[in-house]
Amino acid sequence: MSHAKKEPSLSVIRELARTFQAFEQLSAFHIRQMDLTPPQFDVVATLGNTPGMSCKELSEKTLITKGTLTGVIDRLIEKGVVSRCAQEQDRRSVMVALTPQGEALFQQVFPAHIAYMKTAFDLLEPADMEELCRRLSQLRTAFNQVLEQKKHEIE
Amino acid sequence: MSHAKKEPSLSVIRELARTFQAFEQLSAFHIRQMDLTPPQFDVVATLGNTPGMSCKELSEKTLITKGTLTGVIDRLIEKGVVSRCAQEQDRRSVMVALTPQGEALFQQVFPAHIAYMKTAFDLLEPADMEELCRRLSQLRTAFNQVLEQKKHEIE
DNA sequence: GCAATATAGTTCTAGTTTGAACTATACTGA
DNA sequence: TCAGTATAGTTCAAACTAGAACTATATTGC
Repeated sequence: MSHAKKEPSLSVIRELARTFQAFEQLSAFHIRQMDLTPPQFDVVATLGNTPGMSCKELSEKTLITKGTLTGVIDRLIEKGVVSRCAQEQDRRSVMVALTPQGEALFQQVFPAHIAYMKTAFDLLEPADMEELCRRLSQLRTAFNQVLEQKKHEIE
Repeated sequence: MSHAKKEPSLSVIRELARTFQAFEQLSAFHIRQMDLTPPQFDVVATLGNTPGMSCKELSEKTLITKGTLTGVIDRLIEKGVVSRCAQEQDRRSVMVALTPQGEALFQQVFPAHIAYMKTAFDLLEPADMEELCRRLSQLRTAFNQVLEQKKHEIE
């Protein structure tokens, strides 16, 4: 992913990748200290303050694909943090929820992580970040549109 | 990673993650059609039009950590795309370079992928993307600064 | 009512990811 | 010089990743 000078679109991609990686490094550095992996934290954070949800819903919110989620949840169950519970209305579906122990973990770990990450955002202007959000959203929409288009082309 | 409404910093993180994922999906969709994985493509793209480079340099440019790079390069060697070559001036170091076959692959695959991704960037204003780059760079700098700071605190 | 189709999760394979431990080599300073 | 330290890569264990194939269950259209 070098050659950034020639194509301006490549600088955006490059910067996007580097920024995302910097975020992940900072975030993971803290999450590891709390004896979780980033995907595990993501699941716990998403389930916090909810009555639980299906794997499908969890997958959409965390961006973890369903195949991966099975394993992540298996390991969280081993840790006693979440539970799986069959659904009556749709027997294909499984409800995943925090256990009481998982709730306690969430209360301890989620605010701590927000505070931790906030030290980075405190270095920046909120207005700049709003602007960033808007422009990221433009870019994301473009990627998604083209992906749909290209998928159709293939058939 | 839900709860985006409460903390404005969370919306940025959320948008960053979603945008990066959208990029990866689009990019990987094409790269897979060319019988490569995204990290493999990254290495080939980085080695293209160069005389080769050390693992360390390759690692810095591609953002692939050195442990991972060993495996990625192993698989590219199996494919006949790159070669490893001992260095005389520093015998710890290894020079990785494209083989002639790898050069041919690069010539075929790199311009094709740029063109592919360009269809997304064509939907956007160059000025917007420059602005995005600048703001991403601010954010990345903040993440990196705080990571360094937090790493020092731990000792 | 039942065949065709869609959906929810799990399983599988191959590959990537991380940090940490390890080997080999290079550098540095007393 | 040579002990201490730094660096380049590899190896390792555990976890994550994607997509694809699979199972079980739901839904739909005829």
